[in-house]
Amino acid sequence: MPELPEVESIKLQLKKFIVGHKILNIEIRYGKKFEGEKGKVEGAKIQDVRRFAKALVIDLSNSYSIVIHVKLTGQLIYEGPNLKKGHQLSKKVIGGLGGKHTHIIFHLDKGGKLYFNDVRKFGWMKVIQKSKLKNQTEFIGKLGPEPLINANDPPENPLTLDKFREILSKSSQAIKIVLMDQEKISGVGNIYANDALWLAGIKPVRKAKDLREDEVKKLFKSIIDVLKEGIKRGGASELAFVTPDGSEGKYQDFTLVYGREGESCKNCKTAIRKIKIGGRGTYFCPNCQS
DNA sequence: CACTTGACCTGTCCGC
DNA sequence: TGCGGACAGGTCAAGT
Repeated sequence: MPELPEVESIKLQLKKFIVGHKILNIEIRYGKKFEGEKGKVEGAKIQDVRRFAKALVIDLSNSYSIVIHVKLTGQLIYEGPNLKKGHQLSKKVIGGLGGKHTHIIFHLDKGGKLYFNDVRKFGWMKVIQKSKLKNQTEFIGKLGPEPLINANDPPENPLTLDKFREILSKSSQAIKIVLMDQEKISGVGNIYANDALWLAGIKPVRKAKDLREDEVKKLFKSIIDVLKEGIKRGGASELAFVTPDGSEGKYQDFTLVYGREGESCKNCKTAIRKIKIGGRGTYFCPNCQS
């Protein structure tokens, strides 16, 4: 689930829902993946929600922030006065709110709540000092440049064509591995890596440094195009992704090659093949991608 | 150092 | 139906 477009979709809704709320207390039911002292943030007001690649940061009115990574199956669901009436929780909110898979609940003022559900328990959150956010030891400090998908809200370290070219030229790994390496390029995961490579007509196993200049340019544009399309569709909800109002995204119905083994290529009708690269499912058209 | 494999967890799906 | 195995969008640690 959460790659850049999914986390962006979460961020946009969280900004609408939780900014302005005060955190009364944090109820931790499964604490293994909660780091730091919750006491540092209880009583503080939520000022902003930011995204660094696939990580979320909730900034508070004191000197602390909460960093959240939802990994594969984490869900952040809001309940409270800022919701529109009549919304419905998707069935993908597994176990419902407050059920078996709810591990953390933020109790907010004005009757608001923010639930953290996570079936596989891979997701984490930590309370850290704002000033340490970009510390090299933190997850965020190690992230590589991030594709620019909204000029009005640029990342702190945007990926430019020049940086992209340089990153690729220094790696003899398969291009798909490089696209998914968060320390090289951040925000792209398996779905969008597969789709961007198809859109650019490049085989996922090609060595990054062997791409020609025209391919580098095309891939750079394709990455941005697929990420934007993902955001436009509200993210991909194949597994467990839902936004904080409990609704699903639609990108899974619009993937270019991801999850389409055996189906005909949208471009040439050849059957899409699935292989493994770096242990991850990789989909491509053997005819269009070279 | 680069690269691969396994671990973290649980649920679902597929084949027998 | 039941059961075992493979697999799932992300990262991290350990091994080769």
